[in-house]
Amino acid sequence: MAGPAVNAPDPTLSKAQRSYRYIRERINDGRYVPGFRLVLGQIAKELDVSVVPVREAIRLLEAEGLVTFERNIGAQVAMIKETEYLHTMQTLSIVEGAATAMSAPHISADHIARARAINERMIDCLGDFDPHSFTALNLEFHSVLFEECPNPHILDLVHRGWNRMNVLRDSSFSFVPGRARASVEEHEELLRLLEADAPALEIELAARAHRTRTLDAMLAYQAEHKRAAPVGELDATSA
Amino acid sequence: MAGPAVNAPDPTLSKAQRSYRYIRERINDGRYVPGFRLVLGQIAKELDVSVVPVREAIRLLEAEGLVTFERNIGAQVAMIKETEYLHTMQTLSIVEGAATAMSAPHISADHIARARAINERMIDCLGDFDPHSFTALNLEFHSVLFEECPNPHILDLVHRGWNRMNVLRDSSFSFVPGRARASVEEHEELLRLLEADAPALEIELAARAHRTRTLDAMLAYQAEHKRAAPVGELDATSA
DNA sequence: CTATTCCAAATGATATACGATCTGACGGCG
DNA sequence: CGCCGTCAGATCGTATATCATTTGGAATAG
Repeated sequence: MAGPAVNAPDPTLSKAQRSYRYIRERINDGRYVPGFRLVLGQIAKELDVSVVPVREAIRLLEAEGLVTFERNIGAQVAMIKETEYLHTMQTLSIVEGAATAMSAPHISADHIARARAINERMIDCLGDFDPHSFTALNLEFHSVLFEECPNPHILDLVHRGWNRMNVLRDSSFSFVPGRARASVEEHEELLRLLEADAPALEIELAARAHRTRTLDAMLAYQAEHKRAAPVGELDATSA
Repeated sequence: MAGPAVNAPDPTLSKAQRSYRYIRERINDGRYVPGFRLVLGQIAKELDVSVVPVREAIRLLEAEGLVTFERNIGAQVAMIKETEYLHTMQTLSIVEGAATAMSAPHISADHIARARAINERMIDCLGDFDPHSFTALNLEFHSVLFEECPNPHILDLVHRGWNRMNVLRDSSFSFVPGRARASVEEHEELLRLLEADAPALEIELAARAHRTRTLDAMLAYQAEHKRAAPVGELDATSA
């Protein structure tokens, strides 16, 4: 009787698209963990649709690498192997670096200020031991820098990479103790380069290294603590 | 009665996958030109399947950016705008550059020799005015360099970029007179860098520049000849 | 007790049928 | 003459039904 439900889905959205968002949301927020079986009929019932649109949604998620789907076997949230994960990270470092460099000439003082404010809040999270907010803010920080990216195509690759990384955020090898503090410092360094209108290549390599160092730290951490229970301190977040 | 048909599709392939390949093949070889309407029922009849798998195939092609699909309107081969095309090229230059640099440490003398042989044949094509073979060999050349790429994820991005480029190979702004000869010279230069075990960054930037120069040449050509009928000489091929 | 075979339930894959929406043409009205 | 409403055809979107495959366990033989 009253207004529409708070989270009422856009009625102009097709059922296939609704299914897509439904599943994707659950993968992103961790309700569907890697290995979780996505049964067509079951999800269809949950959404009160038939299996056809659900199937379409799952196929698209498969194309993004978030889901694996085998003929006559079924679909499950991707259980990304460590090497695959590292490959994704490596690719992401390259793509993000380039996207940052492309965006650099279009970044205003306002963008810098907003990004810096976010980075300050990340420092707060460090003190409060709040890895969840830290990770969210980290994405926000980079999103601000990408707002004016002139090349939507490369931004799309960035987002795909983020999604793929996100599938595994609970997995042991996506955490790197001791990186969070270094991360915020690198953010500040990056902002200084942007403010100083540094050469594009310099910015690109700095942004790339920002993620590469996380990757390296992960590898080193893996080598030392083979399957040791992670963490205790914050820092339990990729950056 | 005799052996299986020459191009008999793998019977273990699902009908959805068959449809996917069917359509994609036609987009890639130009039988379906940009703007060509893909009517579900029609393609379903051609393949003797129902519309459901065809629909699935088209959705996947849409996700790859090869097809556009509008609700209740239909699908058509993507008519990629010039700016989109340039964005794809720009992204591709970055991704290819990185993939080349990653592959460099794993490239053997044999790979170099094979790549060089292909490049020689490209020179022949230059003399024979054979743009079609030239383009095909160009892909082969780079494929050889990517054979040992340790990161399949970034290779996937390369292939997606190539496919997207390929959709438009007949479109006026994908041709750049005067580039073919420079292209084979840059190939040779790249091979020399690889033979000399040049630093990764140097190789990356050289490979990136190889495509970027084509991009720049395209832009310059566009600026001069606004919509003039292209070509006459070979060179009518991206490199 | 173990290995093997076979069957039934679960699940995916696809065909068919129906409903919804868009497009373009036709004809009346201003 | 041009604008607008209506209608028919085309096409997509989805539900339902049916077929095919897999899987796990029960029954049976060794």
